[in-house]
Amino acid sequence: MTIDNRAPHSNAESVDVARDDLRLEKFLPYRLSVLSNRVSNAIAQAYGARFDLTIPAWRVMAILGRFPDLSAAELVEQTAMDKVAISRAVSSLLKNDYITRSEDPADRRRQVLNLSELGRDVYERIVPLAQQYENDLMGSLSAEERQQLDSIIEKLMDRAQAWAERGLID
Amino acid sequence: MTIDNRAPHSNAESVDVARDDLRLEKFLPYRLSVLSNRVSNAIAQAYGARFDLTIPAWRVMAILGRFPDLSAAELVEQTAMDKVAISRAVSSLLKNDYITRSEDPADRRRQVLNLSELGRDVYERIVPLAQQYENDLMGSLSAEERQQLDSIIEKLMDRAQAWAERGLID
DNA sequence: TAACATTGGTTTCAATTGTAACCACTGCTG
DNA sequence: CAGCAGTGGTTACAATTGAAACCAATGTTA
Repeated sequence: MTIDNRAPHSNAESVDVARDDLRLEKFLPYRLSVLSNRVSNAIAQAYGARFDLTIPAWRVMAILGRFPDLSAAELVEQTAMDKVAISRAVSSLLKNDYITRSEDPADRRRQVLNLSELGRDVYERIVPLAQQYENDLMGSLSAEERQQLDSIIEKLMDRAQAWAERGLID
Repeated sequence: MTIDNRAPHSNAESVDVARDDLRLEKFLPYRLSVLSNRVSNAIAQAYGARFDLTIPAWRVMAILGRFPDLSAAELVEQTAMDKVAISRAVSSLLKNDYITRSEDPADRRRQVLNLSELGRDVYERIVPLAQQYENDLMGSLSAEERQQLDSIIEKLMDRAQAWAERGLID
């Protein structure tokens, strides 16, 4: 991977070592970030407008829709979201009556969360919406590409995960 | 562009409800977001610690390193970052003496930005660091996969871009 | 050339987010 | 069962971010 792409340099009879410039628009972390933001924002706007939901709140609902009777700590595990983010999402969902919270008599610190009736309604209306977006995205790929993407993401995720655990590179 | 892409319900036992649940961990927007955050944070931590740089500030430097004499507005174009984010990044970079700013005599609203000596030093130290991370990421993929990823991202980006322009789906 | 629209860039204010401290409860160890 | 470490969850506060208002310079139109 040899790239000699030097930018038009203003002054200087620069000896200009074939400087190893960074091409941001080809830099994977950058591209991922742009892509991810575009996608998430578009979708969030779609459901955020209709119902009153932030991204973290919707994530909590998405998990509770599939796995009832979770505690906040279990949500943390499932979503990889932060403790505090969960707490805030939960309290806003309670305000909306989208979820219910009940004490666990066996452990009075623990609170069991579930979608409420209303919450499940909303959930069931958002799911197809979300799937529509995903289908539209995926629709721009061939079946083969979809599968490739799936496995590629998996690999990248593992690698990035490793950074977080071991103290990064060197 | 209608696709009936029902989740493959690949798992066995769950007799349960045949509800059309959303499997967050398979949902592309979600995975992208997690991946992107992991990657960006790891890298940002690496250079943020050594030099005093935020992600947007580093992005500005990355662009200026390749394309001297840009104005803030041109940075906005190049990076797809927000106007305000650029303004703040620029002002923090000025504080660090990583960039210089000079008036354009032809248009006194416009300010021309460049890496300073110090800034270029830092830039040239960060570039290999960033590339090291990218190489490490890419190293988990085969050459073929890398190329696939490149083209896939391109396609997804276009699609997401389209959402932003036309008023989303339906 | 007086009015008005546009562009480049900054400031202000509110909302979102992250970090750390914090309470309440549990469970272990002596 | 007293003491104390660990857990579940919230609160407080600082830093980041985004939207909109804003100022100053330029361009355009009549």
